[in-house]
Amino acid sequence: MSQRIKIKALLESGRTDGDITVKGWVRAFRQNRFIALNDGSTNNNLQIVVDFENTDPALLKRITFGAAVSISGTLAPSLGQGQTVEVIATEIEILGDSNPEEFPLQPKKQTLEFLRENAHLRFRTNTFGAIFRVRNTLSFAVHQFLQDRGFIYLHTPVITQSDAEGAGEAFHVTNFDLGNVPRTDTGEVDYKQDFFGKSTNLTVSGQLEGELGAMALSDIYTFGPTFRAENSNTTRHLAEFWMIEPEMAFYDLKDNADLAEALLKYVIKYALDKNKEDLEFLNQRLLDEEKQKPQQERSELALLDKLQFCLDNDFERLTYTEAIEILKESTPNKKKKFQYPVEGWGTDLQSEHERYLVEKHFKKPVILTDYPKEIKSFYMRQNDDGKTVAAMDILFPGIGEIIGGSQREERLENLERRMDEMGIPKDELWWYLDTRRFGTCPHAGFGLGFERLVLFVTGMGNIRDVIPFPRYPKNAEF
RNA sequence: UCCUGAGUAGCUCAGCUGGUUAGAGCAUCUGACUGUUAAUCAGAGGGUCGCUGGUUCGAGCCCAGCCUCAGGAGCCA
Repeated sequence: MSQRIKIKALLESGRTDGDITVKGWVRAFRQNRFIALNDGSTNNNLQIVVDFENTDPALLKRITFGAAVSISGTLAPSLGQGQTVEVIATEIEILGDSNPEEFPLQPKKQTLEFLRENAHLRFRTNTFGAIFRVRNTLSFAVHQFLQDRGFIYLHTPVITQSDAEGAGEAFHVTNFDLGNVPRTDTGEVDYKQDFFGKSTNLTVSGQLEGELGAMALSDIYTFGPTFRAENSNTTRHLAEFWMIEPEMAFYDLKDNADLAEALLKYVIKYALDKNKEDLEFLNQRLLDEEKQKPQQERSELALLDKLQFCLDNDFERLTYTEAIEILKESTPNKKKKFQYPVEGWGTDLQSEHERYLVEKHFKKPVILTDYPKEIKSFYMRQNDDGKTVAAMDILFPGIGEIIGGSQREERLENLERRMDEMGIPKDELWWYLDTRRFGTCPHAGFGLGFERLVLFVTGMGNIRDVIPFPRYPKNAEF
């Protein structure tokens, strides 16, 4: 029996003859003669030519859209126009039937909403095949980039005790029988009787634990699932998402921004090289979609151009204060076009403001730094001006915030004062404070939302379409 | 959670001011054809009009509540 070869490898080999075996799923069966076979290794289908006049009609009937088949035959230059090679089948085996009356997918364009409801099967479409191959590449490239620079991949816990980080609502983790939760004399939930003996939740960030690692290993990163119980119903939020959180000892804010920009450029370049065909497919998909839209709503750059532009240009770096000045003087602000007018220093930027800066004013990724301390977390390093902290957000066109990070406050007194001011329980975070007591040093880090990165690189519009099985309010199917 | 819009055949949608038997394209099935690549031609089957209640002689259409989805906002990655 000849070894099965994957379609991508076969097509890239340039072979035009020889006996081969391929296995995959039927994407189309035309004229009882031509099978378009796909095995997920590439969006390119392999054409199988069936000698239907000498094939059992009962077998032909079972070659249906979605069926899994094994084909042995002879490779030959194609007589048709759409492909260079085809396989003249000598042996066809149905590995798994697919009843076309019941198979939910159809050999035609289907809406993303419909495919989302059939997420268990959507991998079998060109769009999702491309998306998840690109996602895989990006994931690998993140590791490659950081590993090349001596970063240690540190696995921080998924179950954590504290929700003191203020990164959003957490999901509770409990072993209680929810119909009969033990209570104390005063009527409160008695967590002493729970599995961990205290209240626990799913992690909202691995940063604090990551800092512990960095204070010994120098450069670490986490790359794992993160959970937020926010009731967010948007195209850029998930209840379960993957986050990359590097944490570096002896880095200041500029080092931090440099690393983040280099990382983003590296992984985008990596995907452009490795998944050229998939990105070309997604590029075309987007162009076709935009044809439906009126001229003003179309994007100025096609997907591939946008990605290349990202690589070719430095990200624009400016402070929050400078951004506020630009926004105050901006045309939409003067013409009162903003829903939230930019009035003064101190308030957080709204989506519309970020979008103006990124998409209209600079027309490229923007790194905003040095935000007012009031709108940022307790652990960010306080600047000498007494008003701002060494925070950094990276804003991407169409995505908004893709990275949030900061130089961390390494000075114990400053950190404790800030925690008191913000009502963060110091006793719960004793272990975090210990790093500032014993050999503290300047350090920095950031969080990169992996799905937002995939969203940007694939040009998709909804974050629920770039993670295999999205979790969001009212949905945990599959 | 808030705002806006939507939910009708397997899918994408049409359905007028409330009126008789709810339509189209695609998909599916049957037959024909056979170098196709969104195959083509002919025919057929296919509906709890999101759910619950109400108004009415009569509701896919009007009203109320609920559910779900999409887009936007907030929270953020």
